This record gives sequence, structure tokens and C-alpha cells, in this order.
Amino acid sequence: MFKKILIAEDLDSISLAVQHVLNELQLNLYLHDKYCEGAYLKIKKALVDNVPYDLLITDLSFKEDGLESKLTSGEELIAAVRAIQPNIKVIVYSVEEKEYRIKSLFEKLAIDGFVLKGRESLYQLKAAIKMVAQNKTYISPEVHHVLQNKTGSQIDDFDISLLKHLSYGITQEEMESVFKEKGISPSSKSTIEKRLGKLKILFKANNPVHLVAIAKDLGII
Amino acid sequence: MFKKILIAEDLDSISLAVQHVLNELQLNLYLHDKYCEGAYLKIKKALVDNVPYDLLITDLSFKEDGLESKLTSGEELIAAVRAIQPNIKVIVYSVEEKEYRIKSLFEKLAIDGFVLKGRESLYQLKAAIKMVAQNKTYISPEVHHVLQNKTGSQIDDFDISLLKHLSYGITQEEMESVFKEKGISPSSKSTIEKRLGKLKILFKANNPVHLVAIAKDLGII
DNA sequence: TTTTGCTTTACGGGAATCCGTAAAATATAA
DNA sequence: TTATATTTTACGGATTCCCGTAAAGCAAAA
Repeated sequence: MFKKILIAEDLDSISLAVQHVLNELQLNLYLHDKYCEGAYLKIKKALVDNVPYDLLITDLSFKEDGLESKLTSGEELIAAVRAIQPNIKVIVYSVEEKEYRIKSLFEKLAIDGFVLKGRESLYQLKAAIKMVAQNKTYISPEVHHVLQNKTGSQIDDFDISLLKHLSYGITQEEMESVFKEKGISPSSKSTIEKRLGKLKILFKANNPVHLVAIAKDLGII
Repeated sequence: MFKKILIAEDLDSISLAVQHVLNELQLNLYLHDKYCEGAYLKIKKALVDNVPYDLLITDLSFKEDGLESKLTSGEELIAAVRAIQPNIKVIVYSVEEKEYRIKSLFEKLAIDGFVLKGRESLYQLKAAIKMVAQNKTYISPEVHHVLQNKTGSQIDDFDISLLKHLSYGITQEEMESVFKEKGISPSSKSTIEKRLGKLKILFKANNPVHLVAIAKDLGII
């Protein structure tokens, strides 16, 4: 079982509940941090002091407040931690149900567990901790299906950038020059129209307005 | 101080933390329910049994699961409860930061307190309970400013319906006939264009895509 | 090098949106 | 009632978006 655990969670109420669970599992050596940055520094310090954490339980979204921080999301935290301590186990505890985000957690960040905050999520969190301790992965049954679905992997960074710029009010006309300025390639009006056409088919959108609404609902932008 | 409290909250972790707070305040007579519908029925039953609740602490968003329910959001729950027991005090405990939703809680549902889930929200929740017990209203400082802002009150149900239909992929061309079918008035293409123009100015949007993106960010649709 | 296949770019006609002007309908006030 | 103001509807030209076809650019394999 785990010896040393770090909780990264900005909501005090959730953090309290997670600690409650760890106490029930008699895992008493844990710390928590309300900020991504702080969590990262704790892990780094423990590593150089040769008393590393062996499990990170983290949320995905962290509220901004006055303090500015290089790490602003759970994804960034995990990526940064994996860079310095690849073998640490990671369980995400989040309300995030958006397919795209959950898929990329497993595919791009190779997390070990995903527990969806919900009506019975504390039991699930316990189960996840036990599973991950045995080198297995865990995902809440409510969102298990997202790992099957294929649409996520069919869109790339260019598509996302395109959708974001659209949502900022950039017209397709202006997109060409904006992309050229920012060095995003390809940039021609024609290719932009073509990609948009592809995305509209993929997401079954009638027009660009509909497309952006769907992309927002799916958490892609 | 309050004698009988009901917590409506779907996340088990949050519910646990709220109960923790009530215990600290020595408010021991409380119940919780994970469903809007269930919370409403508890309040109704207590009322007819002549042992009514005097405080409702509720979340805004409730996850759907198998059980279908007439009440699907905190707003609906509050409206339903106010209809049968107008004098009950209501504190909303939510992560919702969208201006429009918070404003309408106070303006349309006359809630007594709004506590934003955050890094120090359990202290705020305690403060809110004490304030509301003295017939004052409470709002978390992080979102206090939204009550000042005016934009929320400048849009009406027609505008919202218009934005929603746009986000569903209905073109302005089709909107006229769709509105006529649904009995939404006015319905002419010209008026629809005009309203959209007004909204674009109000929200500083460049085009309909941008407008829908903003409306989604503000929680209007 | 040439061939093949894929991606990017160019262009044009038709559809949707934008925005102004003005008439018609409805509401409000004198 | 008439007069005035506001809202709704109608229409048309300019812009933007849509979508097909075709040419140009580019990489990998023969």
C-alpha cells in the first residue's frame, strides 16, 4: 500500500472529504495543497530529500486567485510531476465528464486512476486507491465508456486552435492572416474552410455556430 | 439559530464536509438528500407534519442518473420549495461563478445566501449560516461584484431562446418558421436579426459564433 | 528521377448573414 | 378620438460563409 500521499485540491470541502477517506484506509501520511504550483514544489522537495511521495491524488480544475502560477490545471501539474518523477502513481478525482479531457488523461498523461466526483464517489476513491496500489488502473463506471469512443483522437492541435479562434470572434476571412502572424500552419482560407467542414461532419454540426457550441459542451475548447 | 436543516447536494464528498460544518456549529438536526426531488419531498412532508425545516442548503447542479426527476437543478428546487414554504431560508453552496445565474438567484428566487465553493469556503459557509439566521443576506466576497453589474437584467426570455436555438444549429433563415411553429413571438427574420444585433453590441461580440461562445461562458445558455 | 498519394492552396458560384431604410402594426399619451 | 412613440415586419445590397472543382506543393517509394 502507499506510504506517502499528496492531495492537490483547491476546494476545502473536497479536500476534507478525501482526507477522511485516507484516514479510514489508515493511510495517515499525507499532505494536501490548494495550489498546483504548491503541490509540484512539495513533490519536488520530497524527491530531492529522498523521501518521495508514491501517490498523487489531484483535481483537474483549480480556481485562479491573486497568486499567479505557472501551473494552472491538473493536467499541467501531472505533466510537470511526471517529468521529474515518472514512476509516481496518479489518481485524478474530478467532476470532469468531458470525453476529450478524460481520454487524453489516460492517453497523453498515462494516469493510473480516474474517479468521477458523484453520489458514491468516496467508495470509488477507496477502490481506486486499492487498485492502483496493485499496479492496476481504475476508472469510474459512469465514464468507462469514454475510453472506447474514437472521436477524441481524430482531432489535433490545429483543429483545437481553429475552434478556439472561431469562438473568439475571428472570422474565417481574418483567420488566414491571424494564423500567418502567429506562425500556425497551414493558414490558407481554403484549408481552414476545409478543416471546418471536416469538423462539422465529425460533430454533426449544421454550421459554425453549432460547431462551437458543441465544442464547448464537449470541453474541447 | 436554525433548528432543522436540509442539505441538498449530490456529491458525497461535499455533503460530508457540509455536515462537518453543521456539527461544528452544533446544529445537529439536519438531513441530507442527493436528489432535488428527494429534497423537495422531505421539505413537503415536514411541512404537512408540522415540523418544517427552517433552512435549506443546496447545490445548483445535480448530476443525472437513471432516476428521472421533475426537478433537475437547484434553481428548480428552490422555486418549488418557495411555492409551498415561502418563509424558508435558502443558502446556495455552489461552484457557479457565472454572473447571470448568481444574479437571477437573488433577483428571481430571493435566496438568502450564496457561498462559492473555494479554498476557504467552509468558513464562509459558517459565516453565511450565522448571517442568514439574523435575517441578513450573505454572498461570498469573490462574487460580490456580480450583483452590481447590469448586463444580466437587459436580456429577456426571448433573447435566451434565440441564443439557445442558434447554439442548436438553427440558422437565422430557419428561425422564423421554427419560432412560428413553437409559438414564440416575435418571429420575423428581421426582428431576429435586430435582436441578434442588439445582443452582439451588448456582449461586444463580432459575429454569431462569438456571441454563442460568450453566452455559454456567461452561463446564459 | 519519376510515380503515387496526400496536403495545401486557389478560385467561383450559391447560400447565409449583416445592416440600413422604410412601411406596417401595436402600444401609450393627450 | 387623434397624436406620438415603440415594436415588428419587409426588403435590398454588401459582406461573409459554404462547398465543390482543380491546380500546386510536398513527401515517401519505386
